[in-house]
Amino acid sequence: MPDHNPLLRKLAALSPLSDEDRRHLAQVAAHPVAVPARTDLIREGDTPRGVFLVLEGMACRYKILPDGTRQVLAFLIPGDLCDLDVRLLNAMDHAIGTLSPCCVAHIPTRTVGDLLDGHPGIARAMRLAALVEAATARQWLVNVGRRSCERRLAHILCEMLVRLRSVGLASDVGYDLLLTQVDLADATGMTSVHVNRSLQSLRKRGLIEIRGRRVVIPDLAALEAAADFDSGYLHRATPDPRPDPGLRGTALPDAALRDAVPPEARA
Amino acid sequence: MPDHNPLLRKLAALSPLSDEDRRHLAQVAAHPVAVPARTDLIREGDTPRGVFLVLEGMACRYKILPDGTRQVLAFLIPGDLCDLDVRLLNAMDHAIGTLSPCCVAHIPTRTVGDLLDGHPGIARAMRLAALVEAATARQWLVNVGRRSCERRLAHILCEMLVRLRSVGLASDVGYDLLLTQVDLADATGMTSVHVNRSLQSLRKRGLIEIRGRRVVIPDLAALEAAADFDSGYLHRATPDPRPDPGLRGTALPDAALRDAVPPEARA
DNA sequence: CGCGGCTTTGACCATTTTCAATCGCCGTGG
DNA sequence: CCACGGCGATTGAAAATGGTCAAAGCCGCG
Repeated sequence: MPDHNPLLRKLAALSPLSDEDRRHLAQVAAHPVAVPARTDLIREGDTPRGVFLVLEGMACRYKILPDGTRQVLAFLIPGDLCDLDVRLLNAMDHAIGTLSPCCVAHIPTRTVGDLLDGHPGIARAMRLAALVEAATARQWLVNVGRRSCERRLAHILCEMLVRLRSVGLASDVGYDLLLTQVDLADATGMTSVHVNRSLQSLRKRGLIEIRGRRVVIPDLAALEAAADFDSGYLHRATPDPRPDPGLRGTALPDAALRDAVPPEARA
Repeated sequence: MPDHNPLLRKLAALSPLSDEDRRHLAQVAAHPVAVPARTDLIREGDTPRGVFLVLEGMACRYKILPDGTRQVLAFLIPGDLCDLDVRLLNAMDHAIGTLSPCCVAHIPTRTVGDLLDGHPGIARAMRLAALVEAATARQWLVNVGRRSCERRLAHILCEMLVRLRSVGLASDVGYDLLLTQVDLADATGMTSVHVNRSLQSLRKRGLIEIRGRRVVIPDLAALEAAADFDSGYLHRATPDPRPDPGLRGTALPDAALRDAVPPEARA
């Protein structure tokens, strides 16, 4: 019987958790709240009073620009927790809102602190999760900055498969994507019109199938290749040897670190 | 006499530091190394043996794609320190390399741990710096995803002014930008050709002046407006009231957090 | 003086966006 | 049970933005 707490599942996949850790984490999700779609959990400029844990549905981090356009910064799926370091900041620089109807638990700042300070195992797992989120953000920047539109979508679809699978919400070949094409557009820096056309193209190439909100990936290897996707950054147990990236620039020889050259030595 | 240690300057601007904190931080930068331009400090896949502190020059985080294109993920300027949580990860998901000749200090993992665990003041300042870096990464994603090319460049130029100013490397109106147009292109998801043309356009609009590598900003307010730039995310002491962003979605009423609705209540 | 790296320019081309309509599905109210 | 309304998906045509390719131009440095 699979674990019903997605946070537990996710963290346990990143770092071992003791039974006591698990008990504490389970308590954290004890008071879930149902939230309708398209609802802000916290807005830009707000002072966070804790963090949110998504238990069901999909949410996102986003920013709205002065001209009304939106950029989605990250998708939050069940098990995702946001902003461990709330204690340090007093104003959100972006908003967090639901995209589908969600089930969410609110964790007060105090509790976050207790978890982080009093439970090294949990703290480690949560810090790792935060690092993975940062790595994902970097992938998104590469996605939007340097990949073709089709690749961007393919990449996101691959990413969602891995992430949803690790909380038991995807089979080996597909999952329910609770997003609109507008949401995908705002995440990939595209237009919803073009998302539509690119998705169709991926379909024609036989890389994906879409029935309603169900995404089916008949040949994962093919989609990953088309997406230039390497799951390594998600740090899930997926043994994929990564290829050598063509490098730019010269390497700094190790020995150089030993030679202390005074700053004035600069030309 | 201004502080010559850019790390100290930067951290002190984020959070108060005791004299002892300052002494410790000064020691950290005690063994600088000169590194030529276009040299990798650490590559994707490498296991970090510590962190690097930039003392002079400009470096960047970047990724190379299979087709050879590069995406710059962040610029590192004097005072910037990378990857506090090295202890947790054993492989870099991106590379760090110099863009100009640099002066760099290497800080072993152990020392980072000591700083973080034994000096709460320093730890707090460094964690804040990391949060600012994350916020900057979000801005970059918005930049590349949703802003026109001219805006993107203007935004980066504004950002560099604020950042360089806070380590004493920029006057009120300008600074030396030790980057090529190719570097700017790789940071903004553009072509170097188009960077050139957009820069010219900004020049024609009177928003910037460029003489060699010197960037002059005659009317900061005008450039900020053109860039849709709000320095708030950098958390520097710059009292700019930020405008209300046009919001999307409904707010979650505070009371909702109190009502514990069981997850099954979902429609 | 010549080379190499970076910037600048021009012409042409491709990809995406924009704008506008249409279609389909689904839940609501009559 | 069916019309209505709304959101989201789809389509087409025209326009715009940004990319590609290739050739100079500039400038500092050895």
